[in-house]
Amino acid sequence: MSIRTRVAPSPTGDPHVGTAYMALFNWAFAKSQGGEFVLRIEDTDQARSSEASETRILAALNWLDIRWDEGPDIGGPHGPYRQSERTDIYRRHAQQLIDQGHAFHCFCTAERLAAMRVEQRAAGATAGYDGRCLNLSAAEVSARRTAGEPAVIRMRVPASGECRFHDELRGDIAIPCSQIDMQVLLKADGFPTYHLAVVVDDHLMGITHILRGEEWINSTPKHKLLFDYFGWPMPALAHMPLLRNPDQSKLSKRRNPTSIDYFRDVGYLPEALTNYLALMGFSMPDEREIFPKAEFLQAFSLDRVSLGGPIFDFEKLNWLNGQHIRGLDADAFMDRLEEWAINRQRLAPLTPLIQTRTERFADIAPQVDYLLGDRRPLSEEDFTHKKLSRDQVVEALFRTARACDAVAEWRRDELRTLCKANAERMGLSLGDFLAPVFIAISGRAVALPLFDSMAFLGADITRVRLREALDALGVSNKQRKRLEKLTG
RNA sequence: GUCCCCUUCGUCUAGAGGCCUAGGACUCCAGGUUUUCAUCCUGGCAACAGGGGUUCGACUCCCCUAGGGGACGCCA
Repeated sequence: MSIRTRVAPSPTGDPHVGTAYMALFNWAFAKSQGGEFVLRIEDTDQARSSEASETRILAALNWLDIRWDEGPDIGGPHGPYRQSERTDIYRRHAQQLIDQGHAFHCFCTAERLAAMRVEQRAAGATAGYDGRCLNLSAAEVSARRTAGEPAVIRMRVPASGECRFHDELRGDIAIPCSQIDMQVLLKADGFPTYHLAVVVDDHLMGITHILRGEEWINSTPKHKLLFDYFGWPMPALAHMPLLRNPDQSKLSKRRNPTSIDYFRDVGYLPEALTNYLALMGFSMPDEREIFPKAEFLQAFSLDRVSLGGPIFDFEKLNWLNGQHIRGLDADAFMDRLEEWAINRQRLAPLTPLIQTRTERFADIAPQVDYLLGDRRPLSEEDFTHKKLSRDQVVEALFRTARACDAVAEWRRDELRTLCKANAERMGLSLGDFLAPVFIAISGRAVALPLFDSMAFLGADITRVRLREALDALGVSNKQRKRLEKLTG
């Protein structure tokens, strides 16, 4: 039987470098053995999923030249590949579990469940559904449902014993059933949760091997149970290590740039990024570190995967990127530079901003230096302001950073709205509030319009620059905590 | 708090019981090439978390401890 793997991103934000990481390894594993690699979109979260995000994820993976054999854009024999288009399938399967006594309807409200969790947490136990609706009579269930009471479907879980499964990388893992929650499978809105959808789809799409992040180990028992309930064979599992921040926590946008678009925008080569990602937890048999994707594929093997969570190291990535850039011949170098920024698509959003400020083309480069390149390094003195105190400067920067995390869609007007609200909360005019932000983003007091600049730079670069500004000011932990409290 | 995973230089890693005086790479330092800078070359600093076993022999196998991480949502 042919090997089939998949990557299954959720289109709920920027294309994450962790998605690229898992895609790369799944791709390499399948392709190294003549198998197929599938892209599936897990858009079952109605509130957070967006088409725009899906488009960007596909574009980002294409940019990295990680190609799939089946997916929402190109179809395939096991489609549709977008979970929002498969809801009938999940509903049928959830019903099947009900019919077979492996699942039950639950009418508990979100409020009750939240209160229950608080209580359980306080008592020091593993939080989990307490089973109130576990044994409702069929008559009661149907009466309440016909009365229009919202209900979810939960899976049943053995009360005792343990769940065992095999991990290709870690050996056998056993987790006590007491740790397995009676997971919601079908939400009140009729959409499946991840756990139902992933099991049903992996089976229906013929996935033979699941390479996924370590964060999923603890939910594997749920999946195993579901596979058993359905009478399906469980795919082979390999839980990869998680990419980490320098403080060893799971890589997060709060602390590091994580968007694939960030890496593109600041001028990393896609082949350098995939090369670097391949080095995270994998090593070549001959310990070579600079290699193209094709050779990674050829050499790939699960027993060359290491399990310690690798810290994402920009310095090494920079070195590697330099190696790839210097390896280009002059023509390729110019092509790649052109592809990066000196083209209409990239310059288009800048044009309305710079044209009115230009008398000679020579005026342009100095105006856009901080947009196409790094802005200059900052020091504390850069932030002295005639009206704002140091604390106010810090607070304004901090609030802006927080706003960046909160922004739903990274657009100029949305950013302005958020900043305006924060300025008001501080009792400052928008101009005064923005002064330090201007410096943080552009490194200058006079620059192109701020929100256009932020929009152009993107969330990650903006966040990085705000963080650097806060660092330059030497914000103490105490002050940071106070601000975190202040801004919720 | 409960459960699960992990643990070699600051970082990424090699290492499948003797090849280990623990190797490579990034960073850093020193020197060389370069009119400068960068590249490039040469050299250097730097690690098996701790404690018990098993074994003739443990970085490698087992146990305990410690440390780190993750999960505990009608998010994925």
